[in-house]
Amino acid sequence: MDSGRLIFNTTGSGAGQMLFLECGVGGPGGGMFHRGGGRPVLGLEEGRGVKRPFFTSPDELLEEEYYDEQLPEKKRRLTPEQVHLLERSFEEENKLEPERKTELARKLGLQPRQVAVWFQNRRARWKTKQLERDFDRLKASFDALRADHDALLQDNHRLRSQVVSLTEKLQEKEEEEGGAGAAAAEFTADVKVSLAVVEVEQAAEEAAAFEAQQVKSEDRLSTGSGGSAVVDTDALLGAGGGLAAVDSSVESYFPGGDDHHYSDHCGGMAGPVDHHCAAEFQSEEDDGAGSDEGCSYYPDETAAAAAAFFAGHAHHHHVDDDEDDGQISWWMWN
DNA sequence: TTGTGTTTTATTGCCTCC
DNA sequence: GGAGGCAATAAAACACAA
Repeated sequence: MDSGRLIFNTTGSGAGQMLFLECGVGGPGGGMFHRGGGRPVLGLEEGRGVKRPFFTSPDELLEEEYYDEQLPEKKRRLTPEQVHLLERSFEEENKLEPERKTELARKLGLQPRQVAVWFQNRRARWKTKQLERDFDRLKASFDALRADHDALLQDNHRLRSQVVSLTEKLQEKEEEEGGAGAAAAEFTADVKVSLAVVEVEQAAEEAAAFEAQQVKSEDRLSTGSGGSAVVDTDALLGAGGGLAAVDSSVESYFPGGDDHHYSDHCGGMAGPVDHHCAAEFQSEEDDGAGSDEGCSYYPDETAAAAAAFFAGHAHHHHVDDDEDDGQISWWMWN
């Protein structure tokens, strides 16, 4: 796949398309041949390889007339019919075996290479869309969690105020009634002890949960295939207890992961075909309905950041008992 | 018409797998 | 080592506002 690669001219929709050979040297900005007159011959205006028919003999290449007749062909878009068939094929299976590629190319009047390129680009678009959807879902989950967290803090604050107020009233009453307040004093002490016990238990419980969560995250981060960071979304979304809003039936794609691995759920880039992803799969152009909905993909860094964030947030939430700042690292989302 | 942003097609280089 | 995949990128094609 180096220089001397093929370029396919899709002119002439369907049969009779010309096959071009690129003679560019190296990559973008690579060598450029010029013929008299300063017109780029082997190399487009900006140094890219010029395209000429693939089945051109070396002699032909040396004929100057040839270049006068064979101006570089422009890149052509596929026809709607071709795209439609490719989309349907992608929907069935987003990987392309050689036989299928050849068959598709034959049906569409394209070169196999074009079909392969189309699938490659289509997979890239699919992945981008998935990332966007995953981000939206996680953000929604986070918003719900934060709202829940804020509500709990308020509740906590209100209840504490109530306890303080009632305790004070009891003490006042105790003072008014003198010695008769022994029982009340005992009750007050009980209330305080109970409160303390509840707080300690709660703190211990949450610390344990956080620790477990942390260990899980670290495991994932360190053992993911190829160093991939994988977020255990179940754990992430479940540990906080506030993410019930998340539809657990919606899968996410985290490369290198186990449960949510793209390969598992989407056929190892086999895509939306054999899971419920397929149900919602359409072309991305009609995005409203969510073409590639269902499976998700996160790059390692994102997963790691998300894991760290959620773990940090959970920790913050559970361990810091104050009604604190409530200032979560929002930059994470922006 | 033109400038600008977006989408699509294609290339390159690197990586992994067999 | 070859085949195929992916990320990054270039550039043509297209859409659209001014």
